[in-house]
Amino acid sequence: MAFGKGCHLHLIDGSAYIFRAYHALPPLTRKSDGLPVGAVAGFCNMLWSELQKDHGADGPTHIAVIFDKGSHTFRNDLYDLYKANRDEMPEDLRPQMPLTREATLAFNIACKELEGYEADDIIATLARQAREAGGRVTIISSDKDLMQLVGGGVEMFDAMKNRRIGPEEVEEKFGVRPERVIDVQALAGDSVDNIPGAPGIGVKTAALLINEFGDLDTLLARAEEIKQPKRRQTLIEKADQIRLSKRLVTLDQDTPLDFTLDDLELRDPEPEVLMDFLNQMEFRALTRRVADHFGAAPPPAPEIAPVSERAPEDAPAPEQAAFTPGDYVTIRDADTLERWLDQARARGWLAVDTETTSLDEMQADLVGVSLCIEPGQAGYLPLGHTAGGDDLFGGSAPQPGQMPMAQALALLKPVLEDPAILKIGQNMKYDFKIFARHGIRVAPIDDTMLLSYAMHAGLHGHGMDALSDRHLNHQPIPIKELIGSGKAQITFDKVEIDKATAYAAEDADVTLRLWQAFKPQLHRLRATTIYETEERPLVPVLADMEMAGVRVDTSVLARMSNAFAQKMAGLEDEIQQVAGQPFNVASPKQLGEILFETMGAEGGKKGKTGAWGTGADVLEDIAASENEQAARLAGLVLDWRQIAKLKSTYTDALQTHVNPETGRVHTSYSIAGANTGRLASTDPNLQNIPVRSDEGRRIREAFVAGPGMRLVSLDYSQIELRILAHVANLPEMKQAFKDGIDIHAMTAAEMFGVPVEGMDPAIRRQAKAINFGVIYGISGFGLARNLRIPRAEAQGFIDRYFERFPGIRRYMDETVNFAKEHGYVETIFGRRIHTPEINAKGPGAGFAKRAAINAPIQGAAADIIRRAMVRMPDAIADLPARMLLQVHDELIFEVEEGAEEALIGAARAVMEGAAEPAVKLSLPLVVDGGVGHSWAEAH
DNA sequence: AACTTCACG
DNA sequence: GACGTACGTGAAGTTC
Repeated sequence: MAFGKGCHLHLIDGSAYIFRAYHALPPLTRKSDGLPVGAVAGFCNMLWSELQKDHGADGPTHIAVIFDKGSHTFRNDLYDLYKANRDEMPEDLRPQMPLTREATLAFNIACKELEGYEADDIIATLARQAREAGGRVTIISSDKDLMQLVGGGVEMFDAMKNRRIGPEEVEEKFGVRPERVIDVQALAGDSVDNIPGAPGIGVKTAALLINEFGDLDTLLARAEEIKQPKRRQTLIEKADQIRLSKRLVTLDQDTPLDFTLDDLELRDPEPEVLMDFLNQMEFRALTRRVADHFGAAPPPAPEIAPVSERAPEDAPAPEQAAFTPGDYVTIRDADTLERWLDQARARGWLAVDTETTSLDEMQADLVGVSLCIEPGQAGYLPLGHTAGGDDLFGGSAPQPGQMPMAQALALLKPVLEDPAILKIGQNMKYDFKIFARHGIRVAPIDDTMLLSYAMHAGLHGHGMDALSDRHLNHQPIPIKELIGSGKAQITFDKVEIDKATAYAAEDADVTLRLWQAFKPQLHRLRATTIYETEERPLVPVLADMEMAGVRVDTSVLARMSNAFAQKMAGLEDEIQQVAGQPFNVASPKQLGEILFETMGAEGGKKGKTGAWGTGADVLEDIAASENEQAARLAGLVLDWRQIAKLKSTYTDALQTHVNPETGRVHTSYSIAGANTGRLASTDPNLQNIPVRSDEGRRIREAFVAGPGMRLVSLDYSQIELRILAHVANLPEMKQAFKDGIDIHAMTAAEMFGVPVEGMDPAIRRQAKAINFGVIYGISGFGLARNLRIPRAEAQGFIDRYFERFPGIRRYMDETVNFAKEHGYVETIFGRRIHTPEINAKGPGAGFAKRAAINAPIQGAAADIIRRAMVRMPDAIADLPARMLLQVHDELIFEVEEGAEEALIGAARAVMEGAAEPAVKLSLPLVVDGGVGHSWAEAH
C-alpha cells in the first residue's frame, strides 16, 4: 500500500528507548553465556506489546524503528563541543546495540539509521514526508528534542508513562506552541546535549521573551528593547551563540534517505524467525507468549547447565505456562477440598488468597478462599456467597453449592498452621488478619508483594496487578468487572460463584507464578537478608498491632469538634466581613482571587494551574505586610485553617474510625508503600496526629489506655543524625553524641565559634535547620526559604558546615555517584532503594539526587525500627503489655499498671540494640521514654 | 481524578 | 554555570 491519506505512521525512537530500558531495568544476562541482554529484553517486550496493542481503527499502517548511527554528525561540524559532556556508553550496554537492530528485524519491522545523522533527523524527515502525503504520525518517544515536530497530524507518545504528547503538552513544557519550540531551546540551551544557548536564560524566561517578541529573529533584531539590562546585554552579546544553538537544536527535515515511506508498511512478524531470535536470546517468557499468540509450539529451549554448575546469578526464569481460566475449579465439597490440601502437603507450599466483603480487615466477612499449587491449577472455595435480593430482615439466602464455613475452616486450619507448608500470598497481612479472626494463625508465610519490595523498591509499585503486568505480562480480571464501582458497587458476597471463581482462582494463580519468578531472584539481587529479617517476619507483628488497635475516647473528640465548630463559625463571619463579600473560606482559589486581585496583596505567585498559591508561608508573609486589610484577612484565614484541619482530619474523622465491636481505632500499616523502608499508616493515618502546636497536641489526650492500663511511648533520640554521623564518619558529631551533648548547640558552636553554654536559641535554631537540611540533600535555596534569610547567607552557612564537617560532602558525592553507577543506593543494612531518575535530564535529576542522599539515612532508621519491632513480641512476651503503634522513630505500647518500668527496660534494650549484630554503630543509639494515661502524657 | 493544603517524622 | 530545589508519607477539601 502506498503511503497517503488515511495512513498512520508509527516511528519508534530506538536509541532513546534502549537507554531508558537499560537504566530502568535490573541487569539481566543470558543464562548460557552471561551475555548482557537486559536492554534487549526491555526493547523486545516493548515492541511486542506495541504490536499487540489494540488501537481500534487508529492503528499504524506503517511502522519503523529509528536508530542513531555513529557518534559524529553534522552538528559536530557546526560546534565541536556538541554532546561533548556525554558519558561513555556503559560497558554492558555496548554489545546490546547491534542486538537491538537484529531484534527489530526479527519482528519484521523496518530498522533505519543513517551515517552522520541522528535518529531525530530521520524521524523529522519521515514525519514531514508523511504529513505532506496527508497521513498521520505518532512518534513513540518522550525526547523533548522531538517536540518541535508536533502538530499538523504529528503527535508523540511516551510509552513509559503511557501518555500522549500533543501541542498542548508541548506548550505546557516549553511555554510556546510547537513551532516556536526551537526558538526557546536556542535561548535556553541544553546542558545534556551541551548546547550553549543564552547564559542565564532558562526555558521560562525564553518562553516569556519569545511570546513577547513573536519569534527568535525578531527578538534578536529588537534586543535593545528588552527592559532588564542584564538580559538585554546577554542577547546582544551572545546573538551568534544563540543562532548557532538554534541550528543545533533544529532537526533536519531533509536528510537524504535511501528508502521511502512505502517501504515502512506494517507487516506481520514471521513466527519462526521471531521465535528463533527470542529463543536464541533465551527470553523464555516472551518466546512462550509469542508462541501462544501464533498457536505454535515454542522451539526447544537451549541446553542449560544444571543448577550445581551454574553461577548463582544465572538462575533460570521459571517456565511460563499460559493462563487458562477454563481450568480453574470451584471447590464445593469436603472431599475435593481434602484433595487440594493433600497436594499442598505433598508439595510443601500453597498459594492462598481470601475474598471478603470489605477492604477493612477488621470488619470484613470472609466470602471465599482461593488456592493454587501449580501454575494454571487453581481452585476457589466459596463460603459466604449470598443471593442478590435481600429479604425482609436485611439478610439474604446463601447461594447453593457451598461448604459450611466451619467445616471448611476446620479442614484448612491444620494446613494453614502447618510449619512444613509454606503459605504464599500477595499482601499476606490482609489474609493473615482475616484468618486470625477465625482462630487460624497462618504460618509460615511468603509474600510476593514483599519479595518485590525487597528487590525492586523505587522501581515501581508492588500491587498484584502491576506485578502481574510487569513480570507475567498478564492482566488479571479487574475487580471492578465483578463488583462495579462508585455508588453502584456491590460486596463480593453478592457475586455469582462462577464469576468469583474465575477472578479469585486467577489471583492465587498469579501469586504462585510471581512467587516462582521472584524467589530465585532474591539472593542474586542481594535482597534475602532484608526480606528475611525485616519484611517477612514483620507481617504477623504488624497484624497483631493493627488488630489490637488503640483506645480512643470519642467524648473528648466530640467536645473538641463542637468547640472547633463554634470557633470556625465566628472566624468565618469575621473573615467575610473583612473580605467584604461572602465566599468559601475553604477554597484556595476564591481566597487567592480576593487577596491578590481585589485587595492587591503583594508577592503572590501562581502555580502551574494558574491559581494563586495561598499556602501557610504565603499567608504568613501577607499577615506581616503593610496591606492592612489583606494582612488581617490572611491572619484570620490562618487561624481558621488550623482549626478546620484539626476538626475535619482529626476530631471528626477519628470518631468515625472507632470500630463498633472493639471500641478502638485500628489503623493499617503498609509495609511496601514507602520506598525508603518506612511504614505508612492508613485508614486512619495514626502517624500524623498533631503534636507541634499546643492546640493540636490536645488531640492526643483522646488516645488513652484501657482500664487499669497505661500507655508507654519510646522514641529514638535524633536517630537520623546519628546514622548520618556514622555513615559519613563525622568524628565531632559522634563524640558529641557519645558525650550526650545537645547536638544542634554543638553544631552551632562548631560553625559560629560560640560556646555551647548559654547558646543563643536563635543561633541554635539555625544550626538545627542545617542539620536537618543535610539529611534532605541541602541546598542554599531550600535552607534560605526554611530560615527566611537571604540565599547568599544560607549558602554561607552551608559552606561553613561542609568545611567543619568534611565527611558530609564526601558522603553526598559518593552516594550520588553510587546511585548513578548502580541505579540504586543502599542502607548500611543492605536495603536497596532504586533511583531510576538519577541519570535523567531536567529538574527530575535534582529531585533524584536529593532523594538518593536521603534514602540511605531515612532507610537505615527504618531498618533499625523494623528490626526492633520484629524482636519486640518475644522480648516482652512475659510482660502484660503489647505494642500498639509505630510512628517512624517511636513505638507506643499499652501495659498494665505496675509493669511500666519492666516494659520500658525490656523494650528500650531491644530498641537501643536493634542495629546489632548486623551493624556495629560507632556511636550509641539512645531511646527516651514516657508513661501516661494518654498519648499526650506519654509522649 | 488532579490539585492544593497541611498534619507527622 | 544554570537548571529548580529541602526528604518521606496520607487525608480532606475544592475544582474540573
